[in-house]
Amino acid sequence: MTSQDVILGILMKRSLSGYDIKHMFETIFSYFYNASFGTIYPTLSKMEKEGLLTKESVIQQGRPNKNVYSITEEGQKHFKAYMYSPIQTNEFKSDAMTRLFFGEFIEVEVIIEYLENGVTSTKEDLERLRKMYENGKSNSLMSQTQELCIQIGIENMESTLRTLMAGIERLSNLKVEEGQNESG
Amino acid sequence: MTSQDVILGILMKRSLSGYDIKHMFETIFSYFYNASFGTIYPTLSKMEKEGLLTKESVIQQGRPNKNVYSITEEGQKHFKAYMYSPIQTNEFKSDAMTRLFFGEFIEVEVIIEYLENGVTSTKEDLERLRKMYENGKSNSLMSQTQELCIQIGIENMESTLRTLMAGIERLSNLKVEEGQNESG
DNA sequence: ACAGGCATGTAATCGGTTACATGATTGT
DNA sequence: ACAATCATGTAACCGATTACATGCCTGT
Repeated sequence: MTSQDVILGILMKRSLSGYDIKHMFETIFSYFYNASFGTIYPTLSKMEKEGLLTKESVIQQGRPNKNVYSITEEGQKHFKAYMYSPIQTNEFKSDAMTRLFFGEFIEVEVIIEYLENGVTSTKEDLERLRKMYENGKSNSLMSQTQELCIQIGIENMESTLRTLMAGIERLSNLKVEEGQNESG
Repeated sequence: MTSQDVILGILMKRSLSGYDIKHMFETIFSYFYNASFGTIYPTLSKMEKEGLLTKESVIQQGRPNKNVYSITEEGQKHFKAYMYSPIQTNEFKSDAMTRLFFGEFIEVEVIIEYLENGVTSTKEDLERLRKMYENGKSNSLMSQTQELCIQIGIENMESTLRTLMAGIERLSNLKVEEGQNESG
Protein backbone atom coordinates (compact mmCIF):
# COMPACT_ATOMS: atom_id res chain seq x y z
CA MET A 1 0.00 0.00 0.00
CA THR A 2 1.47 3.30 -1.15
CA SER A 3 0.01 6.79 -1.37
CA GLN A 4 -0.77 6.07 -5.02
CA ASP A 5 -3.20 3.28 -4.07
CA VAL A 6 -4.95 5.44 -1.51
CA ILE A 7 -5.23 8.43 -3.84
CA LEU A 8 -6.71 6.22 -6.57
CA GLY A 9 -9.24 4.95 -4.04
CA ILE A 10 -10.20 8.48 -3.04
CA LEU A 11 -10.73 9.45 -6.70
CA MET A 12 -13.00 6.45 -7.32
CA LYS A 13 -15.99 8.39 -5.98
CA ARG A 14 -15.33 11.92 -7.15
CA SER A 15 -12.74 14.10 -8.85
CA LEU A 16 -10.63 16.19 -6.50
CA SER A 17 -7.61 18.48 -6.33
CA GLY A 18 -4.40 17.71 -4.45
CA TYR A 19 -5.45 20.20 -1.82
CA ASP A 20 -8.80 18.43 -1.34
CA ILE A 21 -7.02 15.09 -1.01
CA LYS A 22 -4.74 16.49 1.66
CA HIS A 23 -7.82 17.62 3.54
CA MET A 24 -9.22 14.11 3.45
CA PHE A 25 -5.95 12.70 4.79
CA GLU A 26 -6.15 15.11 7.69
CA THR A 27 -9.75 14.27 8.56
CA ILE A 28 -11.32 10.87 7.83
CA PHE A 29 -8.01 9.16 7.02
CA SER A 30 -6.11 10.69 9.93
CA TYR A 31 -6.29 7.63 12.19
CA PHE A 32 -4.96 5.11 9.67
CA TYR A 33 -3.19 6.99 6.88
CA ASN A 34 -1.43 10.24 6.09
CA ALA A 35 0.64 11.88 3.36
CA SER A 36 2.18 15.33 2.85
CA PHE A 37 1.86 17.72 -0.09
CA GLY A 38 5.38 16.69 -1.02
CA THR A 39 3.98 13.23 -1.73
CA ILE A 40 0.54 14.11 -3.06
CA TYR A 41 1.43 16.57 -5.83
CA PRO A 42 4.28 14.56 -7.43
CA THR A 43 2.16 11.39 -7.21
CA LEU A 44 -0.75 13.08 -9.01
CA SER A 45 1.55 14.38 -11.79
CA LYS A 46 3.15 10.97 -12.17
CA MET A 47 -0.19 9.23 -12.43
CA GLU A 48 -1.45 11.73 -14.97
CA LYS A 49 1.62 11.07 -17.16
CA GLU A 50 0.96 7.35 -16.85
CA GLY A 51 -2.65 7.74 -17.92
CA LEU A 52 -4.20 6.72 -14.62
CA LEU A 53 -5.70 10.18 -14.15
CA THR A 54 -6.79 13.15 -16.23
CA LYS A 55 -6.25 16.75 -15.13
CA GLU A 56 -8.65 19.65 -15.54
CA SER A 57 -7.73 23.20 -14.56
CA VAL A 58 -10.63 24.87 -12.82
CA ILE A 59 -10.71 28.67 -12.65
CA GLN A 60 -12.28 29.92 -9.43
CA GLN A 61 -13.49 33.35 -8.43
CA GLY A 62 -11.70 34.86 -5.43
CA ARG A 63 -9.47 31.81 -5.12
CA PRO A 64 -6.43 30.43 -6.93
CA ASN A 65 -7.03 28.03 -9.82
CA LYS A 66 -7.00 24.38 -8.98
CA ASN A 67 -6.16 21.17 -10.80
CA VAL A 68 -8.98 18.67 -10.47
CA TYR A 69 -7.98 15.08 -11.15
CA SER A 70 -10.30 12.34 -12.39
CA ILE A 71 -9.60 8.62 -12.48
CA THR A 72 -9.44 6.89 -15.88
CA GLU A 73 -10.41 3.30 -16.67
CA GLU A 74 -6.74 2.41 -16.54
CA GLY A 75 -6.59 4.00 -13.08
CA GLN A 76 -9.58 1.98 -11.94
CA LYS A 77 -7.84 -1.19 -13.11
CA HIS A 78 -4.80 -0.27 -11.02
CA PHE A 79 -6.99 0.39 -8.01
CA LYS A 80 -8.75 -2.97 -8.35
CA ALA A 81 -5.38 -4.71 -8.69
CA TYR A 82 -4.36 -3.14 -5.39
CA MET A 83 -7.60 -4.19 -3.68
CA TYR A 84 -7.07 -7.84 -4.69
CA SER A 85 -3.32 -7.94 -3.93
CA PRO A 86 -2.01 -9.60 -0.75
CA ILE A 87 -2.75 -7.51 2.30
CA GLN A 88 0.18 -5.82 4.05
CA THR A 89 0.70 -5.82 7.83
CA ASN A 90 0.06 -2.58 9.70
CA GLU A 91 2.92 -0.13 10.06
CA PHE A 92 2.96 1.20 13.57
CA LYS A 93 5.70 3.16 15.32
CA SER A 94 4.90 4.84 18.58
CA ASP A 95 7.25 7.29 20.24
CA ALA A 96 4.95 7.51 23.26
CA MET A 97 4.95 3.73 23.77
CA THR A 98 8.72 3.62 23.33
CA ARG A 99 9.24 6.22 26.04
CA LEU A 100 6.83 4.47 28.33
CA PHE A 101 8.75 1.25 27.73
CA PHE A 102 12.01 2.94 28.77
CA GLY A 103 10.31 4.79 31.62
CA GLU A 104 12.49 3.26 34.31
CA PHE A 105 15.43 5.41 33.20
CA ILE A 106 13.80 8.76 33.91
CA GLU A 107 11.72 10.39 36.65
CA VAL A 108 8.18 9.08 37.19
CA GLU A 109 6.91 12.67 36.92
CA VAL A 110 8.10 12.92 33.33
CA ILE A 111 6.37 9.66 32.41
CA ILE A 112 3.15 10.86 34.05
CA GLU A 113 3.46 14.01 31.96
CA TYR A 114 3.83 11.89 28.80
CA LEU A 115 0.72 9.96 29.72
CA GLU A 116 -1.26 13.09 30.54
CA ASN A 117 -0.34 14.58 27.19
CA GLY A 118 -1.41 11.29 25.65
CA VAL A 119 -4.78 11.51 27.40
CA THR A 120 -5.31 15.08 26.21
CA SER A 121 -4.46 14.43 22.58
CA THR A 122 -6.35 11.12 22.48
CA LYS A 123 -9.43 12.86 23.89
CA GLU A 124 -9.18 15.49 21.18
CA ASP A 125 -8.77 12.90 18.44
CA LEU A 126 -11.66 10.92 19.84
CA GLU A 127 -13.91 13.98 19.90
CA ARG A 128 -13.06 14.74 16.27
CA LEU A 129 -13.67 11.15 15.20
CA ARG A 130 -17.00 10.96 17.02
CA LYS A 131 -18.16 14.17 15.36
CA MET A 132 -17.19 12.84 11.95
CA TYR A 133 -19.03 9.64 12.72
CA GLU A 134 -22.25 11.35 13.84
CA ASN A 135 -22.03 13.79 10.96
CA GLY A 136 -21.42 11.15 8.32
CA LYS A 137 -24.12 8.91 9.75
CA SER A 138 -26.83 11.56 9.87
CA ASN A 139 -26.01 12.67 6.34
CA SER A 140 -25.62 9.09 5.05
CA LEU A 141 -22.24 10.11 3.65
CA MET A 142 -20.56 6.90 4.75
CA SER A 143 -20.65 3.43 3.29
CA GLN A 144 -21.20 0.46 5.61
CA THR A 145 -17.50 -0.36 5.59
CA GLN A 146 -16.48 3.24 6.21
CA GLU A 147 -18.73 3.21 9.24
CA LEU A 148 -17.04 0.04 10.45
CA CYS A 149 -13.66 1.63 9.88
CA ILE A 150 -14.44 4.66 11.97
CA GLN A 151 -15.93 2.45 14.70
CA ILE A 152 -12.67 0.53 14.97
CA GLY A 153 -10.86 3.85 15.30
CA ILE A 154 -13.18 5.13 18.00
CA GLU A 155 -13.12 1.93 20.02
CA ASN A 156 -9.34 1.66 19.85
CA MET A 157 -8.98 5.22 21.07
CA GLU A 158 -11.42 4.60 23.90
CA SER A 159 -9.44 1.56 24.95
CA THR A 160 -6.14 3.46 24.77
CA LEU A 161 -7.67 6.23 26.85
CA ARG A 162 -8.83 3.83 29.55
CA THR A 163 -5.42 2.19 29.81
CA LEU A 164 -3.62 5.53 29.78
CA MET A 165 -5.76 6.81 32.65
CA ALA A 166 -5.33 3.61 34.62
CA GLY A 167 -1.58 3.98 34.05
CA ILE A 168 -1.51 7.51 35.41
CA GLU A 169 -3.28 6.32 38.55
CA ARG A 170 -0.87 3.45 39.02
CA LEU A 171 2.21 5.57 38.49
CA SER A 172 0.85 8.27 40.79
CA ASN A 173 0.46 5.71 43.56
CA LEU A 174 4.01 4.55 42.88
CA LYS A 175 5.20 8.12 43.26
CA VAL A 176 3.38 8.53 46.57
CA GLU A 177 4.97 5.32 47.90
CA GLU A 178 8.40 6.56 46.88
CA GLY A 179 7.79 9.81 48.71
CA GLN A 180 6.75 7.91 51.83
CA ASN A 181 9.90 5.76 51.69
CA GLU A 182 12.09 8.83 51.38
CA SER A 183 10.52 10.63 54.31
CA GLY A 184 10.04 7.50 56.47
CA MET B 1 12.37 8.82 17.38
CA THR B 2 14.71 6.86 15.13
CA SER B 3 16.09 3.34 15.41
CA GLN B 4 19.18 4.85 17.00
CA ASP B 5 17.17 6.09 19.99
CA VAL B 6 15.46 2.76 20.48
CA ILE B 7 18.70 0.77 20.18
CA LEU B 8 20.36 3.04 22.75
CA GLY B 9 17.42 2.41 25.08
CA ILE B 10 17.71 -1.34 24.63
CA LEU B 11 21.42 -1.22 25.45
CA MET B 12 20.81 0.77 28.65
CA LYS B 13 20.12 -2.45 30.57
CA ARG B 14 22.49 -4.92 29.00
CA SER B 15 25.00 -5.36 26.21
CA LEU B 16 23.68 -7.15 23.15
CA SER B 17 24.50 -8.11 19.56
CA GLY B 18 22.63 -6.87 16.50
CA TYR B 19 21.03 -10.26 16.21
CA ASP B 20 19.78 -10.09 19.81
CA ILE B 21 18.36 -6.61 19.19
CA LYS B 22 16.49 -7.86 16.14
CA HIS B 23 15.00 -10.58 18.30
CA MET B 24 13.75 -7.99 20.77
CA PHE B 25 12.17 -5.98 17.96
CA GLU B 26 10.32 -9.09 16.86
CA THR B 27 9.03 -9.94 20.32
CA ILE B 28 8.41 -7.30 23.01
CA PHE B 29 8.70 -4.33 20.64
CA SER B 30 6.64 -5.91 17.86
CA TYR B 31 3.42 -4.02 18.61
CA PHE B 32 4.93 -0.52 18.64
CA TYR B 33 8.30 -0.63 16.89
CA ASN B 34 10.31 -2.58 14.35
CA ALA B 35 13.54 -2.40 12.35
CA SER B 36 15.31 -4.68 9.90
CA PHE B 37 18.89 -5.97 9.93
CA GLY B 38 19.57 -3.49 7.15
CA THR B 39 18.91 -0.74 9.69
CA ILE B 40 20.30 -2.34 12.83
CA TYR B 41 23.81 -3.28 11.68
CA PRO B 42 24.72 0.01 9.98
CA THR B 43 23.28 1.95 12.94
CA LEU B 44 25.40 -0.02 15.41
CA SER B 45 28.58 0.57 13.34
CA LYS B 46 27.81 4.25 13.02
CA MET B 47 27.23 4.63 16.74
CA GLU B 48 30.44 2.80 17.55
CA LYS B 49 32.39 5.20 15.30
CA GLU B 50 30.73 8.13 17.06
CA GLY B 51 31.70 6.80 20.48
CA LEU B 52 28.15 6.07 21.66
CA LEU B 53 28.89 2.35 21.86
CA THR B 54 31.83 0.01 22.27
CA LYS B 55 32.13 -3.28 20.41
CA GLU B 56 33.43 -6.57 21.78
CA SER B 57 33.85 -9.65 19.60
CA VAL B 58 32.69 -12.74 21.45
CA ILE B 59 33.89 -16.14 20.24
CA GLN B 60 31.28 -18.82 20.71
CA GLN B 61 31.51 -22.60 20.57
CA GLY B 62 29.38 -24.22 17.85
CA ARG B 63 28.10 -20.84 16.71
CA PRO B 64 29.43 -17.93 14.67
CA ASN B 65 31.23 -15.14 16.52
CA LYS B 66 29.13 -12.20 17.55
CA ASN B 67 29.70 -8.51 18.14
CA VAL B 68 28.36 -7.46 21.50
CA TYR B 69 27.75 -3.73 21.87
CA SER B 70 27.80 -1.77 25.12
CA ILE B 71 26.58 1.75 25.70
CA THR B 72 29.14 4.41 26.70
CA GLU B 73 28.54 7.43 28.93
CA GLU B 74 28.27 9.52 25.78
CA GLY B 75 25.64 7.10 24.51
CA GLN B 76 23.69 7.41 27.76
CA LYS B 77 23.72 11.19 27.36
CA HIS B 78 22.26 10.85 23.88
CA PHE B 79 19.58 8.50 25.15
CA LYS B 80 18.60 10.91 27.94
CA ALA B 81 18.46 13.77 25.43
CA TYR B 82 16.01 11.72 23.40
CA MET B 83 13.87 10.93 26.44
CA TYR B 84 13.52 14.64 27.31
CA SER B 85 12.97 15.83 23.71
CA PRO B 86 9.48 16.74 22.46
CA ILE B 87 7.36 13.67 21.94
CA GLN B 88 6.49 12.70 18.35
CA THR B 89 3.01 11.68 17.21
CA ASN B 90 2.38 8.03 16.42
CA GLU B 91 3.09 6.79 12.92
CA PHE B 92 0.30 4.51 11.84
CA LYS B 93 -0.50 3.23 8.38
CA SER B 94 -2.97 0.42 8.00
CA ASP B 95 -3.50 -1.41 4.75
CA ALA B 96 -6.35 -3.41 6.28
CA MET B 97 -8.20 -0.28 7.39
CA THR B 98 -7.64 1.34 4.00
CA ARG B 99 -9.17 -1.62 2.19
CA LEU B 100 -12.08 -1.70 4.60
CA PHE B 101 -12.58 2.00 3.94
CA PHE B 102 -12.76 1.35 0.19
CA GLY B 103 -14.82 -1.78 0.68
CA GLU B 104 -17.80 -0.52 -1.35
CA PHE B 105 -15.81 -0.98 -4.56
CA ILE B 106 -15.33 -4.73 -4.26
CA GLU B 107 -17.38 -7.77 -3.30
CA VAL B 108 -18.56 -8.09 0.31
CA GLU B 109 -17.07 -11.60 0.38
CA VAL B 110 -13.57 -10.23 -0.17
CA ILE B 111 -14.01 -7.71 2.65
CA ILE B 112 -15.24 -10.45 4.97
CA GLU B 113 -12.15 -12.43 4.04
CA TYR B 114 -9.96 -9.43 4.94
CA LEU B 115 -11.69 -9.17 8.29
CA GLU B 116 -11.41 -12.89 8.97
CA ASN B 117 -7.70 -12.78 8.23
CA GLY B 118 -7.53 -9.80 10.56
CA VAL B 119 -9.25 -11.77 13.31
CA THR B 120 -6.88 -14.72 12.88
CA SER B 121 -3.69 -12.66 12.93
CA THR B 122 -4.89 -10.43 15.77
CA LYS B 123 -5.73 -13.51 17.83
CA GLU B 124 -2.23 -14.87 17.23
CA ASP B 125 -0.61 -11.56 18.14
CA LEU B 126 -2.79 -11.33 21.25
CA GLU B 127 -1.84 -14.83 22.35
CA ARG B 128 1.86 -14.03 21.93
CA LEU B 129 1.53 -10.78 23.84
CA ARG B 130 -0.40 -12.40 26.68
CA LYS B 131 2.25 -15.10 27.01
CA MET B 132 4.99 -12.47 27.13
CA TYR B 133 3.01 -10.59 29.73
CA GLU B 134 2.42 -13.61 31.98
CA ASN B 135 6.00 -14.74 31.52
CA GLY B 136 7.53 -11.36 32.25
CA LYS B 137 5.25 -10.84 35.22
CA SER B 138 5.95 -14.18 36.89
CA ASN B 139 9.70 -13.74 36.40
CA SER B 140 9.60 -10.05 37.42
CA LEU B 141 11.45 -9.26 34.21
CA MET B 142 9.35 -6.20 33.46
CA SER B 143 9.46 -2.73 34.90
CA GLN B 144 6.18 -1.07 35.95
CA THR B 145 6.12 1.01 32.78
CA GLN B 146 6.89 -1.98 30.56
CA GLU B 147 3.94 -3.73 32.14
CA LEU B 148 1.74 -0.74 31.36
CA CYS B 149 3.02 -0.71 27.82
CA ILE B 150 2.15 -4.33 27.20
CA GLN B 151 -1.28 -3.83 28.81
CA ILE B 152 -2.05 -1.04 26.35
CA GLY B 153 -1.06 -3.38 23.54
CA ILE B 154 -3.24 -6.22 24.83
CA GLU B 155 -6.28 -4.04 25.45
CA ASN B 156 -6.03 -2.39 22.05
CA MET B 157 -5.86 -5.76 20.35
CA GLU B 158 -8.83 -7.01 22.34
CA SER B 159 -10.82 -3.97 21.28
CA THR B 160 -9.81 -4.38 17.64
CA LEU B 161 -10.80 -8.03 17.80
CA ARG B 162 -14.26 -7.22 19.17
CA THR B 163 -14.92 -4.63 16.48
CA LEU B 164 -13.58 -6.90 13.73
CA MET B 165 -15.90 -9.70 14.79
CA ALA B 166 -18.88 -7.38 15.08
CA GLY B 167 -18.02 -6.16 11.59
CA ILE B 168 -17.98 -9.66 10.14
CA GLU B 169 -21.43 -10.28 11.60
CA ARG B 170 -22.79 -7.03 10.20
CA LEU B 171 -21.35 -7.60 6.74
CA SER B 172 -22.59 -11.20 6.73
CA ASN B 173 -26.12 -9.98 7.44
CA LEU B 174 -25.73 -7.47 4.63
CA LYS B 175 -24.72 -10.29 2.30
CA VAL B 176 -27.75 -12.36 3.29
CA GLU B 177 -30.07 -9.40 2.62
CA GLU B 178 -28.50 -8.90 -0.80
CA GLY B 179 -29.07 -12.56 -1.61
CA GLN B 180 -32.72 -12.28 -0.56
CA ASN B 181 -33.24 -9.22 -2.75
CA GLU B 182 -31.77 -10.98 -5.75
CA SER B 183 -33.93 -14.08 -5.35
CA GLY B 184 -37.07 -12.17 -4.27
C1' DA C 1 20.22 -34.12 2.06
C1' DC C 2 17.96 -30.21 3.65
C1' DA C 3 15.66 -26.85 6.51
C1' DG C 4 16.24 -23.76 10.14
C1' DG C 5 18.68 -21.11 13.48
C1' DC C 6 22.74 -18.29 14.39
C1' DA C 7 25.37 -14.34 12.81
C1' DT C 8 27.05 -10.14 10.06
C1' DG C 9 27.13 -7.11 6.55
C1' DT C 10 26.37 -4.14 2.01
C1' DA C 11 24.22 -1.94 -2.26
C1' DA C 12 20.38 -0.53 -4.65
C1' DT C 13 16.36 1.40 -4.19
C1' DC C 14 12.15 3.42 -2.25
C1' DG C 15 8.80 6.06 -0.32
C1' DG C 16 8.40 9.75 2.01
C1' DT C 17 9.16 14.34 4.76
C1' DT C 18 10.80 19.04 5.39
C1' DA C 19 11.59 23.31 3.98
C1' DC C 20 11.32 26.52 0.68
C1' DA C 21 9.11 29.44 -3.04
C1' DT C 22 5.03 31.90 -4.64
C1' DG C 23 0.80 34.49 -4.32
C1' DA C 24 -4.15 35.90 -4.06
C1' DT C 25 -8.10 36.53 -0.86
C1' DT C 26 -10.72 36.86 3.42
C1' DG C 27 -11.57 37.88 8.05
C1' DT C 28 -10.02 40.18 12.39
C1' DA D 1 -1.42 45.07 9.80
C1' DC D 2 -1.61 40.19 10.30
C1' DA D 3 -3.04 35.55 10.40
C1' DA D 4 -5.42 32.02 8.12
C1' DT D 5 -7.17 29.64 4.14
C1' DC D 6 -6.74 28.34 -0.53
C1' DA D 7 -3.58 26.44 -3.94
C1' DT D 8 0.59 24.27 -6.36
C1' DG D 9 5.00 22.79 -6.79
C1' DT D 10 10.24 21.45 -6.18
C1' DA D 11 14.88 20.13 -4.18
C1' DA D 12 17.47 18.28 -0.64
C1' DC D 13 17.60 14.93 2.34
C1' DC D 14 16.43 10.93 5.33
C1' DG D 15 15.40 6.79 7.29
C1' DA D 16 14.45 2.57 6.17
C1' DT D 17 13.54 -1.87 3.48
C1' DT D 18 14.74 -5.52 0.28
C1' DA D 19 17.59 -8.52 -1.63
C1' DC D 20 21.80 -10.37 -1.86
C1' DA D 21 26.23 -12.50 -0.15
C1' DT D 22 28.45 -15.58 3.11
C1' DG D 23 28.99 -19.51 6.13
C1' DC D 24 28.85 -22.67 10.13
C1' DC D 25 26.16 -25.83 13.13
C1' DT D 26 22.20 -28.68 14.58
C1' DG D 27 18.37 -31.57 14.09
C1' DT D 28 15.47 -34.46 11.14
